[in-house]
Amino acid sequence: MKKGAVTIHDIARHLSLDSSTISRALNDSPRVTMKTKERVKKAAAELGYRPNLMATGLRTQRSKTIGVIVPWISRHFFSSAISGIEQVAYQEGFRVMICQSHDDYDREVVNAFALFDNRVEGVLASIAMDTTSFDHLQRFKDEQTPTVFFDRYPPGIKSCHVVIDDFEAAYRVTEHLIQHGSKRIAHFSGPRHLNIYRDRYEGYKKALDDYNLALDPALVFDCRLLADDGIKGAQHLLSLGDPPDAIFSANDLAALSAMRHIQKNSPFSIPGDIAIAGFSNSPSTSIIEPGLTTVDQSGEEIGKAAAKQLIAEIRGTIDTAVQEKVIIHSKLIVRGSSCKH
Amino acid sequence: MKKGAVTIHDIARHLSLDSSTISRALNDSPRVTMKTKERVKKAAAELGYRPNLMATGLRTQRSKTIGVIVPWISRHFFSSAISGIEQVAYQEGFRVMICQSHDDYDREVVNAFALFDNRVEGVLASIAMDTTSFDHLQRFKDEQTPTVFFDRYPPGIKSCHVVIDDFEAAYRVTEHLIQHGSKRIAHFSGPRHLNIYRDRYEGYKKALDDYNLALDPALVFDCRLLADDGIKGAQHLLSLGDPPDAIFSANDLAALSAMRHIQKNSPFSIPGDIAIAGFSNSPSTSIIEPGLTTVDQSGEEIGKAAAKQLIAEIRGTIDTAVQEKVIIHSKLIVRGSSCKH
DNA sequence: CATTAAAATCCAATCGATTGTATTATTTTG
DNA sequence: CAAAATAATACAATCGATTGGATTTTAATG
Repeated sequence: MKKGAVTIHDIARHLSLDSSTISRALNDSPRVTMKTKERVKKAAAELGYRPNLMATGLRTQRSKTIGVIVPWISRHFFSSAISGIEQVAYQEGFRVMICQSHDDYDREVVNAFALFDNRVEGVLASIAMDTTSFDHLQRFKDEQTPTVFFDRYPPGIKSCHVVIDDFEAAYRVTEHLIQHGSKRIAHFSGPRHLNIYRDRYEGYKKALDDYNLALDPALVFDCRLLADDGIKGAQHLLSLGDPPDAIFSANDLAALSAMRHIQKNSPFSIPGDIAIAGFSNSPSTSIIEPGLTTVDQSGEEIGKAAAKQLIAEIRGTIDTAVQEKVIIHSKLIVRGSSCKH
Repeated sequence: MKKGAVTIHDIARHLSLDSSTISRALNDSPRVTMKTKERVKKAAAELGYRPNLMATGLRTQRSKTIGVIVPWISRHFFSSAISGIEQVAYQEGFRVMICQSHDDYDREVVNAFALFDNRVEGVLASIAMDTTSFDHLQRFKDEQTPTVFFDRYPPGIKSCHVVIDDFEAAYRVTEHLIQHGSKRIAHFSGPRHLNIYRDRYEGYKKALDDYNLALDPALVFDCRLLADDGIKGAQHLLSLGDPPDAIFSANDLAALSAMRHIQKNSPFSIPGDIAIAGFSNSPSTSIIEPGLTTVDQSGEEIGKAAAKQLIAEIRGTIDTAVQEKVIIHSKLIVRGSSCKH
């Protein structure tokens, strides 16, 4: 790149043609003869020409890039969403620029600026736990850069968002626990200004209500759902005079560490004394013993749907207002952690 | 981005100055008065100016971006390496463009082209299992774009590579298994044209040799070390008339699924009848029961070291030839899967 | 105050590709 | 074969920022 990357001018000189003809030939413009096109393409290949995307992007005002912001690329759900996004994007001729916020507001802001500075044509975002202000995303709206959210979206947003029905899924989980005999069901929740944690909480609450079980506030543990939080949550619950007979965690990570902690540091058995369920069906849930009951939300499907929607908006194929919410199917996965047999 | 992104010309017009002055002011050139700089910066902030990186990159011939190619962003080792890379890169004023090859050669080639087309200033790569030809990376050399490999590197490469001592680590794992009484130790290996799998295999072999144990070819299972391969490997070993009393898998993923399979579908106990060890210390290894003995290789440290090296090369601070190999410390983590107490 | 030095700012070319318009080459037609 | 029509290619401006050189403004000096 330093010295010599071949340009269309090099090809032009080489063939005694004008660079504009080279450009048109490479882009299959009808204004260039088939014969010339072939000569040009042959020369381009021989010289090892590769378009300079910065030049193209600058001139055309289209970067052919979509930006992605996720909390953690290492979380199975998000990395599979990214895979889905990549598949659709590459197929449609877009590149993908990935950023992770580490669930931190400031980093998310930095990410948003970086994407803007690169003039991405659209943004796919799943917002950070710490994000409660949305000015950094407003900029994209101002510049009419389409934005599609997936999984986690800002409250009161009118942009399209691709999600599963978290309320329904949480309801099913809780109902399942109840039907298997649990009466005091604890819940690990993330910050409820985020739709996913609010909806999962509400689904849990509704199920308890429908089955005439009281919601004991002492059994709702608010945290960031990290591995440590699962341990703290378990410790808290074990310290109660009247411990729960089930735990429904709003993510797998905290569920797993809680389960592990209970197995190691308490006389309670799982699922005998305490049943456990998580959320997301991350790979570890099927490796451990007993397997963790959870909700399968296909990151790949969600990513694909979000990317399709975004690209449609970029192309102007779709009126943003039409498709405001896309719901992807999710499924309760029952495993040993909540079920004796 | 579509219509209106503010440019330095807008600021210039707004302040009745020339765009060159704006540019110099924003870049803190000594050719502009402090007073003017302040006016310019204030106006830039008010108007919401953000530099167009395509324009800057085109003009300066420096994209301020480094490209990263990894097999899988979802693997804990790689996602933590990426975190390390990001930390160093952002600190040094570089952006990061991440690609995943899915361990597939063709995708790796596509990734390499995409990075080149974006004129990244340097490349950090950990090559795919399927990669045996390296022409796609040669291009970066030709254009004098620094390339640093981490974990997996091409054979006979003279570029810098950041690794752990896989031979040594594998030796320690095998030695540990031997010292705890194992005599027939199986090995799950990846393709040995890759340094990491070759070195781990050689370390395993050397340890057997040093302790006067014969290497039984039937106990070496060659595969891609995916979850399914762990199951297949376990099935294969269990079907032997004389099954092994230990398995050392060259990664955690296959070790975990093998362990799970043995626990569920065989009379053998772990570690009583069969001890198991993996490699990389991925999160699941400490969650399952028993914990999986493995080797901790700090992805973050490796990523940081690789990024530092790359940026030094980009800046020309370092002579490439000087630092050809950087070895990062790794550590044997002994857990229940290989150890009774 | 005129002259020179220094400071501040402006002009114009450039990076690589694209694209509307102008020009040249080729073919068609009367 | 000349004129008109059409095909093929060349010219030049442009995208937004940077940067060497020129110009203008201000300050310093005799």
